[in-house]
Amino acid sequence: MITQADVAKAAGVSQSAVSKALLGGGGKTTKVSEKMAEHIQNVAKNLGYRPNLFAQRLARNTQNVIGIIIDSCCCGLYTDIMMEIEHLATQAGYRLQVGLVHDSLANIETYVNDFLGYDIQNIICFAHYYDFAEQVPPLFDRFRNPVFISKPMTSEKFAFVSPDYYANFYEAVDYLLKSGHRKVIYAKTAYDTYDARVRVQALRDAYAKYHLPLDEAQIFCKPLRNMDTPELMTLLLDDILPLKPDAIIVGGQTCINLCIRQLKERGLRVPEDISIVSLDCWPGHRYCIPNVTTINNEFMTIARETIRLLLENVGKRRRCTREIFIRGHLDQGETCISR
Amino acid sequence: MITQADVAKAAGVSQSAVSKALLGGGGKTTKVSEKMAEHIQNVAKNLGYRPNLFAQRLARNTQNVIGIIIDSCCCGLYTDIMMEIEHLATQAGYRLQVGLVHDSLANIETYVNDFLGYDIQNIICFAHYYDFAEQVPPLFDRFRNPVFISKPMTSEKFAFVSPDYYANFYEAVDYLLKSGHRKVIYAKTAYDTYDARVRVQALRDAYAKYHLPLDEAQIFCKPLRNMDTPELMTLLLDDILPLKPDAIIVGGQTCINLCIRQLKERGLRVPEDISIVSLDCWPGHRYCIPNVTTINNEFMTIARETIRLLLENVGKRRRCTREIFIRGHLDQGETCISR
DNA sequence: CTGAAAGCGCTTACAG
DNA sequence: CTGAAAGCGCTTACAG
Repeated sequence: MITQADVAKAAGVSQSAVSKALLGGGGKTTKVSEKMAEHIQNVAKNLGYRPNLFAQRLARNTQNVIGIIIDSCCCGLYTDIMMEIEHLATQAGYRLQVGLVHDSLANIETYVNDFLGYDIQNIICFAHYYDFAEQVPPLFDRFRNPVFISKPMTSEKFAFVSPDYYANFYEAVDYLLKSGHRKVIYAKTAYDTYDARVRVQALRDAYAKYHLPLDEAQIFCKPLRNMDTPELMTLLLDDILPLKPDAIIVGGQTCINLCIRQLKERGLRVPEDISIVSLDCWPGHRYCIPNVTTINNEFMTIARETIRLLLENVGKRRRCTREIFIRGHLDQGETCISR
Repeated sequence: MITQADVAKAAGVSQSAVSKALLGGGGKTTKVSEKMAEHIQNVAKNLGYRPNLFAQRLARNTQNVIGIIIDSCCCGLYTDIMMEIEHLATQAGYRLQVGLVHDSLANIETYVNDFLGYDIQNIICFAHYYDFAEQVPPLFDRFRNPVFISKPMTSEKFAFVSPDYYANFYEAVDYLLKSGHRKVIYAKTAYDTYDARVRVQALRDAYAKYHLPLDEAQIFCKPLRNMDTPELMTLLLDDILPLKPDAIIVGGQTCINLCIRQLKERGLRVPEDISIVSLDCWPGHRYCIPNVTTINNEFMTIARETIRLLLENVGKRRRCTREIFIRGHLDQGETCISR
């Protein structure tokens, strides 16, 4: 590895001159002459000099890195968010440092410690909906500028940008009830998360608005993480079909495909017999057959707001606790009809 | 930020004692006594000491980081690869540093420079199929241990783990011809990549094997990157339907959905009128209706082999140039029938 | 067993 | 304009 000292020797100048010529020199540092700078730059280029970033970071006290912790299994669903965050961060002159975790508190802690060790204070947490959800936010207490995507599961105040789960879900149920559905199933699983909780509330509120009775069994609630395997979907349908539902609100792409497929195997058609609404929209959901009525969370907006909030609070002493909910909307597709 | 010096002062010992007590001390370094170590660890814990990773990296000369450059828009398709790589790297005691890029050589170069600046020599490149594809591999010349996922577009020798595009595609065409198809369209776009090239060859070879004539028009080739928008799919179908194809081999999930949907709008049924084979399989493709006949690239195997190859070559002086092709297979689904 | 000291490769205030 | 030198927070060979 070529160092500034090597360049200095080759150019016949001091090491500090090399530093100034190549990498600026902040504060009250005096500049080197135009001529010298050029000479040094040439020598450096010929030798293939590149700064050692550790040394630089150690000597400087600035940082232009944003850390982000994301669950690796969500990259698919959140491609849009990741792309937009990457784009905006780069544009703002920041570098993204991505910690890919999966489903493990220890894993998250490892990256948190790394980030702290690198003195990265600006951090986005996008991996905190687990059965250990309450244990995640405290880890981020140690950062000066943490922003969560999705409301964190804690009473402590953190800055976050979150889909407005309540409003989005309410809109979906309202739409179903308005179009004549009476027995809407929300397949929530027993896995306790903030989003699931407020969705249940939204379901109750929407039913109350229409003065319709809500059978508690309509809130499907088994100790399962998700419905993305055939076995679990079978379990779900076994449980809820006896209730004669006319609509089901359930997970994302794979889950929806499974649901439609298994309903068909049981002789039920979508949407003729049962309407379906998806909780998350995915890239290209408009092109499925039938294309799916889905809750559009406005991920791009969430990405933009997250970066905006983060950048707004870089370097501030007091930690930001803004809570931003992004209102999404229902994308009406072919999986629902009026009853 | 609490430093070792702070801990040393509070514990009434030397700074080097702190270093040894907390972080090991390699080489010929003598250990501190059990008792002292415990004392120092307590003090450090109380003060909330955490090592500055820049200083550590600068002082040490080891590295336990694997860099990976990946296109952010592919995270969806490659979720499995990312998860598996993350898992295996962590398991091997390595940390992953992810450079998320999108579609820009400058972007890739930025991360390459960063990685070099951090003296990360073990690096996975998973973002090199662009119209500037030949400009990417030279950037990785500067690493001691680079591994590409998918064969890089260069005559220079690089280590890589790649789907066996030729064999996989040949199997698909062979399957179609064997089951009575005669007019198989390969929608390749004019965008020149290694995989597209060998697929064309596989198409020719398969047709030759069956002594069937291949119309050059069956190789659809327009200056488009992909077919993932309705407009481009329309363009594709306008072009190829006059040829009366009985099978189409085309992109991934969104593209397949679009294709089936637009064929339906034109009064053509899949698979009754036209069979479809997808070039990439995606999570949950088995559950679509119809579920799709797709080329399974064995991404998990690719991930495993990539990490294995990388770890095998950590620290070696001579750069590895192993070329590993992973044979996939055809996942037969409902989008194809015998003719 | 313990600690003083050199060194990693930079930045930058300061003296000439 | 130029460079000697202190300092960033660690590691580690070495002397006591």
